[in-house]
Amino acid sequence: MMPRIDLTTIDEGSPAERHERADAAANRALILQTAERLFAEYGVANVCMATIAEAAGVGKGTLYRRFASKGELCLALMDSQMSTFQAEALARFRQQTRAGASYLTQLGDFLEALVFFTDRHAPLLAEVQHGGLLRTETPLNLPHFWQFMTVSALLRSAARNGELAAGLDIDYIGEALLSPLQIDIFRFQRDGRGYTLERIAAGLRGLVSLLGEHPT
Amino acid sequence: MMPRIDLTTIDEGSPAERHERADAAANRALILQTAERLFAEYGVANVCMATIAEAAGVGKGTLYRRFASKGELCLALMDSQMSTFQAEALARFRQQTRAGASYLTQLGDFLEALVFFTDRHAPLLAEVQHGGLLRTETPLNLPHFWQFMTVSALLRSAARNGELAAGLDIDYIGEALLSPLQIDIFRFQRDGRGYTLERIAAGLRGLVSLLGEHPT
DNA sequence: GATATTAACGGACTAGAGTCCACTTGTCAA
DNA sequence: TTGACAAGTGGACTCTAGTCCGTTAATATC
Repeated sequence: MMPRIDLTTIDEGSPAERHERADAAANRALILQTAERLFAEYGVANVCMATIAEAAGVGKGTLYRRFASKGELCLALMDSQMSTFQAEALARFRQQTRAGASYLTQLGDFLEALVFFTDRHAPLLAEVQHGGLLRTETPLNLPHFWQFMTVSALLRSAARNGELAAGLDIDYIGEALLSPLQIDIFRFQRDGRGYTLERIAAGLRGLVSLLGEHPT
Repeated sequence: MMPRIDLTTIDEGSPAERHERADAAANRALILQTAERLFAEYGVANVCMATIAEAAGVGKGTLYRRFASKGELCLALMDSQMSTFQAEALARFRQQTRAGASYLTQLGDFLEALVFFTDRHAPLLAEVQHGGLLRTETPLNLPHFWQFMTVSALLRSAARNGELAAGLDIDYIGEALLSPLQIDIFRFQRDGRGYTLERIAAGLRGLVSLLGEHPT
């Protein structure tokens, strides 16, 4: 249903699988470790790239060779947790489908899980999304990409299964359901409006439930 | 229903209405004119504050005294058009209510108008929103503020009028309906996905119509 | 083991947003 | 008219993201 996306191989899918030089790989690991430590100590937004480079004992050029922007660095730091999240979501879908749950129910559950994921990784996601959704040549939009693919696939399954009201623009609705999880809006709702995660999740579920077929 | 917000008086609501010094007022006008000209010629994103200051023949300090950020400058440039948009929306609401249109219909119309407004002012809005929704002490969130007030008021009227399905979180839905109009998402849909304005407007209308009461 | 190739490296550099502060000037009250 | 002072002014300064390019060194081949 949803393609598994492995961030670590997205760039280097070339024929001969040319491997990274040993020193480069060591630096990559060093940089990631260093960034993680500094981010944990001072907060993602308060640590600048020059500081990371210095703390890791490499030049800025090296840092930027490994990670084309602060956003990509942050994305790399979330990589394993994104993979885990994806894998768990897939497992849940299979299990729920087997148990006969409707696709709309699965969509609601997925969005709820995404609310908590977004909350946990808000600082990193903020940097990732500052890189912009639009720049399709970078991997920065990968989170949104697979989120959309997932939501879209569930909506299509729901439609095929006769769960959806007629006349809906499924692609548009996929985007619309995900919009409130864009980090700026999410943070505004959470910190500005003071909405709890539960309220946000319930709100999204409410929208999903409206998509169900109604005997008008 | 919706408070009319006048950006020009938002800062100086103090008792004695202390007036701006003449030279300062002249500079404000000069800066606005200059910025408008440069933005038109080179594009909002390609003109930096230092250039505006230089072209206007003032120092950067002066520029930043008048407008605390590039976003505020952009907001000031949209001021009159925002007021016009608001006034027209209000007039339309009155007329539609008189003609017996449902509040949900009015909400759909309002969102459609907002799609076109957002499209027309996308470059300026991008700068405004980069200032951040969260910083409530600046006027940068005014556009979202009045948009939300309007949507929220319409939803409440609809609820009072028995047009809404039961059990909805009206405030949350207000935010959710506006999220796809956040500039990053809007641009992604328009430029990245290639959705037409008509499709976006129709998508939003579709969501609004789902809010209607269903005989489940 | 020597050598050529090519990636990796580092840090000076650019660019743009926003801050600071010493200096100037319009305004108002006496 | 004048003088005090709040308001206004200019531009050097800081901070951060991201780029460039001359130098260095790991690897692969002979």
